[in-house]
Amino acid sequence: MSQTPKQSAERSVPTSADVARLAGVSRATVSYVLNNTSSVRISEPTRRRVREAAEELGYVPHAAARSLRAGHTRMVLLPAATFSLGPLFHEFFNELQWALRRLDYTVVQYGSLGLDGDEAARAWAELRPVAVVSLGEVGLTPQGVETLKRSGAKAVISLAPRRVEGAHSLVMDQSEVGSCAVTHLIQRGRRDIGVVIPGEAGLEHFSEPRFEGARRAGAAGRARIEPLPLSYDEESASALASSWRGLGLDAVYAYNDDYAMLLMRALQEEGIDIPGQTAVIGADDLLLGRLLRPRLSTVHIDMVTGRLLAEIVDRVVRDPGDHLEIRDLMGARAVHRESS
Amino acid sequence: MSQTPKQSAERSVPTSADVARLAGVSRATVSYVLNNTSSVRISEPTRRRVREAAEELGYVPHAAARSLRAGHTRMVLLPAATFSLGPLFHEFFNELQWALRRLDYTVVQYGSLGLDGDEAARAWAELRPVAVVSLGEVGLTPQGVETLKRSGAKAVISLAPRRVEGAHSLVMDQSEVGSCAVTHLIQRGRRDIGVVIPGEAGLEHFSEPRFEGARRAGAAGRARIEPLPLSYDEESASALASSWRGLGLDAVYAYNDDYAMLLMRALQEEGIDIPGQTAVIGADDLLLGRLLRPRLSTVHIDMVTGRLLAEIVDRVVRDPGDHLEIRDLMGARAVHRESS
DNA sequence: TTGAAAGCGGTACCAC
DNA sequence: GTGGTACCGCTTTCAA
Repeated sequence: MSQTPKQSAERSVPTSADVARLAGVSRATVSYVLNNTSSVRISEPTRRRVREAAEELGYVPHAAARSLRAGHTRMVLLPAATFSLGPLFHEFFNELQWALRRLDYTVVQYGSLGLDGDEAARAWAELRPVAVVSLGEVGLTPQGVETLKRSGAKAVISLAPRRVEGAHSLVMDQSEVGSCAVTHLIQRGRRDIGVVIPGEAGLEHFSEPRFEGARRAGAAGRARIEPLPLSYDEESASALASSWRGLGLDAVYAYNDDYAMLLMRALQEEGIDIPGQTAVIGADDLLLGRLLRPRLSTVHIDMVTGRLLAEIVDRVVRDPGDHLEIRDLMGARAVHRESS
Repeated sequence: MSQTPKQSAERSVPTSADVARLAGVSRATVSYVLNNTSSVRISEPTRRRVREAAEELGYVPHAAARSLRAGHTRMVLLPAATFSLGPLFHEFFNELQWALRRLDYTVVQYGSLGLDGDEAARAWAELRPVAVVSLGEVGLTPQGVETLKRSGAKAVISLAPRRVEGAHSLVMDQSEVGSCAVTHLIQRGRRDIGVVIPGEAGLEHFSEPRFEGARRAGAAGRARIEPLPLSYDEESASALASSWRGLGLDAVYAYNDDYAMLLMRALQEEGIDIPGQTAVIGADDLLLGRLLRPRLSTVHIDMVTGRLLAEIVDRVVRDPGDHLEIRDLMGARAVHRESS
């Protein structure tokens, strides 16, 4: 106490040297014991002394020092979504994290809100992650990928709707969703189809490909496709609904179930019969869609399992030369209920 | 190419020494230039040469090396939710991250799925975060807090419903939500009140305090409170609904709007009049709750702004002695619509 | 079985 | 103005 006045207030962080001193051994021995290094034999009494000393001091190894020495990390960086992607992605994320941890990776989500693609890539690269798995919330550019790889990332994997030069692209083709929805509507005999474009920022990476797929299916089926901007609030929905009759549409694909439910209710308030006058279909197959009347038709999405993706990450990390290219990470199929 | 055979395959990560070599200066100079160190004057030509060299090599500083030298990081670690907390928390999270970045912190979410409180605290401590802000998804124990502080964390802030010894607890009192809901039902003349307990794992940290608040309000208002386990799927809801008449309840507080919508629909299918025979109230004021008929009554929650919390984090980091204790981070008020 | 020491990448003090 | 260099905490080779 008299030695270091500030000790109690801000006692310094214990290091392996402190553990060594307390146990009466060298730092090397501490390292061997705490890492269970198998290539070296340490006597049981020594091990016990070291462990007790570490315990007593509350020693926690310094990850930065360790990885600095090792020359690499086991960190997998996931750019964090800046918005809610819904329960589907959330479950996928959890699964991925869990599976990666089992493979002994440290999983970290890096919030990149307000950074553009290249700034973000630099920020991530400073942490020297061994892998980056992007769902496409922040635009990953070819330069960004180059930055990451140059900084030691073995795997840069993009699940974005669009391929990114240099990255291992596991194309999760969102356009399939829009295509499915519109094809379904056409099969139900509709020809004038509105497609909702969410007004919320950050959703473009999903909504654009979905719209593109819708347009493609519309062209193939000789249907008219009409883009319909819509914000996720009641005012926007009722504004759109009140102008509905003038649009001459007999069906609408509403981006996802949330938007579909919102719009369907607004159309009903306007006295428009669903599906008689207008068919409605959403996407993502939310439970709540089954609770409205009529029950909401939707596009069900089968996501790749997190476990599978974790294995892919691990494989690419171990052999970066392996230029695999996996498609069909996502299956999409229309589910007909009552609204279409 | 002939110099280093593996160059293209795995050229090594450029360091400040490489930049120095290319620019023909010392590592010290590189550091001064790239950090704009104001205490030292570097000539403009030198600065340019250094910057160009860094650019050419694609140099990105190594965060671990930097923080090792500095003795501290600017990392704020947020234990990542293992489940979806809904749009309310999501927005709060985004705001917090954005505000912390503006204060020059690096925000990182650490996925802790499958780790218990103390394991998780150790894992976090290895990264030497300067602050940890927990929403209570993973149990923060007093030992965990101690581990973090000993490892150099200046601020350990808990937004959990329960206070945690040693941490700066910013109590976000979820019990207020349950209490509001039940008080509202009692005011509407109900006396036999069911309270839904979600079956989903990971929600206990929220559902238990909400139930506790409900019980408290029930006792105060001389109402009977009946716990009702319910999983988030249609089977579970219709099973509960089919046994409803035997339960003798005239109202139900259904944890949140999602569960409320699910249960309300199941009750309607069973021919039970809402709110005539049974009043229903949810919580979180989701937009979708207004789309069902009758419109769902709910408890609206006013969250603390992320900006405010970021400022609190910053203050505690700068002055860890500041033992502030803020309450009322969350306001809750019942919103009467048609279902109650 | 254990210890001494080099070195990972960056920073900052001190000398020139 | 710029360079030399010690040091942050940890791992690992080599020697004892």
